[in-house]
Amino acid sequence: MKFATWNVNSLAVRLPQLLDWLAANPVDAVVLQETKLSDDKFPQAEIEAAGYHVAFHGQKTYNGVALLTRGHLAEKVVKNIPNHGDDQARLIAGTLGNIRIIGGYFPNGQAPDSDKFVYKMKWLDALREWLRAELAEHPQLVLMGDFNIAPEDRDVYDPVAWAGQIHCTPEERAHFQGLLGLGLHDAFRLFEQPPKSWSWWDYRELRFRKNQGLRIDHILVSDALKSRVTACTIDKLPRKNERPSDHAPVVVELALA
DNA sequence: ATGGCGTACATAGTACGA
Repeated sequence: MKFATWNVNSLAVRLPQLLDWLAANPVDAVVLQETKLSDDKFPQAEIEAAGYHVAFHGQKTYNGVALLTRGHLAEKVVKNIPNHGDDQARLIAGTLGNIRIIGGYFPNGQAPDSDKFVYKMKWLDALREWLRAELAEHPQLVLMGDFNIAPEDRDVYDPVAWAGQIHCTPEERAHFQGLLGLGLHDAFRLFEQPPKSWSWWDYRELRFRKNQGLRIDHILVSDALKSRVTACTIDKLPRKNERPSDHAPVVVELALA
């Protein structure tokens, strides 16, 4: 069983790349971020024609998330964090078999002294409290998405330059550790990985060509799933496309129960 | 040098991303 997360940075632009990627990588579920489409513009028919059911929660211009599942419709779909007032479309969850799948586009935060950082902290607080309840109800749970947090210095191409900057602040990293504290595990770090593994590279300054990026897209698995995880990889191939997203997909593989 | 690139929308210069 394979699950993936991908920040596509506009599904309107990246739909052909998504369909190509799914044809080459027939995962059981994928969560998308930054679809940047209101629900009336979502390409549901094209995705269904590719063999995927889809639930989506979007808005015009910014944000927007989707959950694609192959073969089965996701059940008990939730859009955004319940009981957390939010006018930004940033979260979608659904159940596939016995596994709760949550896809999130975590707030960027812009700068540590900004209002957007305050919003990010509140969003992370609400996420943690809701996840605590979700985990109690669904012990087999996967949390995937664009976290906009580089958990450790080894997730940053230049940790000195990025020290204290957005994605690398102690507050953001404490939140990431807080999620692990709920009984979640960073699937990527369950395995030996190449050094300088990133999931995002700035479009500017030839960052991809120089392999200077951040690892900010993550897949966390619950205690109950940890022993089933057999691999977790970042697929850099789509970043080599013409007109790529600035993020690469992250994929996790689980042994059948 | 606070920009460099890419995306969306008030389709022209801004806002935003990370």
